[in-house]
Amino acid sequence: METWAPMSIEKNGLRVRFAPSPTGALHIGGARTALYNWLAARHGGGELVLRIEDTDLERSTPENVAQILDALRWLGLDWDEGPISQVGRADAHSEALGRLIESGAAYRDSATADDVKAWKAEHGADRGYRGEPSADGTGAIRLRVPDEGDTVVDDLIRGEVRFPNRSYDDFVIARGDGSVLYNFAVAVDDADMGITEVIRGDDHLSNTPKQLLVFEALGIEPPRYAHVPLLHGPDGKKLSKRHGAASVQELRDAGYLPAAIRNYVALLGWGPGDDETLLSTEELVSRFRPEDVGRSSAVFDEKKLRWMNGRYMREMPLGEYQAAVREFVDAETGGRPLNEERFAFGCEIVQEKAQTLQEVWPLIRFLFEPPVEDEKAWRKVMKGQAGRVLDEVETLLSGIESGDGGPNRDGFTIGNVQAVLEPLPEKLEMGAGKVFQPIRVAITGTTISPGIFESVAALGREESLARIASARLRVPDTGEETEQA
RNA sequence: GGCCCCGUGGUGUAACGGUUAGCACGCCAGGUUUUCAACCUGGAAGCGCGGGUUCGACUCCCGCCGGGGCUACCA
Repeated sequence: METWAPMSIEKNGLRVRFAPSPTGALHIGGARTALYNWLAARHGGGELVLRIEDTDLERSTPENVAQILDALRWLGLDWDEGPISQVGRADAHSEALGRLIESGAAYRDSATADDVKAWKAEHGADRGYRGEPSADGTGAIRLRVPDEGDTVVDDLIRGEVRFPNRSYDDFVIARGDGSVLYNFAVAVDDADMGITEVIRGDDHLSNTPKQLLVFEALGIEPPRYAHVPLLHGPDGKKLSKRHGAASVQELRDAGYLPAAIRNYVALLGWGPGDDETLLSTEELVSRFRPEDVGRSSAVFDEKKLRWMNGRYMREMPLGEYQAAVREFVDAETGGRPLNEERFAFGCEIVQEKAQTLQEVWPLIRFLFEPPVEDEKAWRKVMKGQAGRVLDEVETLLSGIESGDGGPNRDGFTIGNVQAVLEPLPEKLEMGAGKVFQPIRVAITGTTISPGIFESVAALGREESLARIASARLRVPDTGEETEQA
């Protein structure tokens, strides 16, 4: 259960906010909005306020709140104030509401949804609903919207966007019971919290005039707005929970690194202006400006994230990388104890090729368990001269003087294994593939593995010899082709 | 339907009146005299359409088409 932080009402300097609605997990689009706010705050030496828009009692849950905060922390996006519950500000909202009713800017209207619909049918589709104060003082509370003029959003990204006032309803700002609605609560909160720039998704652009109208009714200077384009799924629709691995939690489980996600997501709709693609978080902070964000929507492309994640994995300090992999391996193995030396070495030999933390284990699993034999690989490789190759390999590896002190240790090092195996194709007058693939299959069970010298050295002398011998028994003698049943 | 936003290769972007339209991912082909998802090299692939403005338009204007958002007593 998260605890709510007290709110301050400072008003100096840049103040931005991230205001998620806890109706589900934080998805990649929300993460990007959070990142842009965070970057703007850090870049400008300002402050980031985290506010939870939980006024939708039906759909907001404490679990979702906890999950969102957890996702933000994991991403490395910290905030200076909050989390502040919007519901917790009910008093401030009622106070503002009272002022608007007092001044006549808002009124109670007993019209039902059907009444409004009927009114619109009568007055035309481009005409916003205009109500009447109810005689008995009941009904929802609506804000009066002028018929004339435009409300202009001076957007940092879009420029001036004009909305005709007459196209907006006298919209409901509070329910009949006095509980406030989104467009009202947001304006009151942004005002009270001294927010100077609102950086949020494009889906709020059409709502901004309503919020501006609230500011005007309240007599308060509104913040500046920057509406960033939405992220779309491959189907072209607004990215939502329905689109695959779209939540931060899922990306985490898939083995992506926070730094890579930050880099990738920042580039969705924004670029540093030159051809740089790999940008450290420090560079992101120093180069990001909300006004440089593009205007068109972008599609989340996991392939590119994978590539970028691989780049980050290769640049990680070895120990940090091993620790990160460990979590995934433990999840996979149920946390059973492993030969630590082998684990550390195994991680090392695949750091150059893995693109996510998740794919490390399948590559090094053979070091801890009997090889899971890939039947297809076996059939393809263990034929022809394979038996002869294994015989030779057995002799050569036996010849390496070594206690079996551990992976890559004593005489059984990558270098020594390579020294005896590398000349083998020439010696047998065979192609390298014909020689190394059978060894690989004997050692790892399949044709996809870390480098063969590394794999053998990691397994160690005794186990390598045992696997070679075991495989040899099942490989037909030289010359006998077996396209077995 | 109404109001609003957007439109450079499959994807993310750069160039913003004059360039062979650049970069990255992905894709394809080679290479890496050992696999591979890593790495290297090369290649295919783009200015939505139609009118203007201009000596000259991806870049400016208009129309169209296409995509998206909002239009709740949701956020």
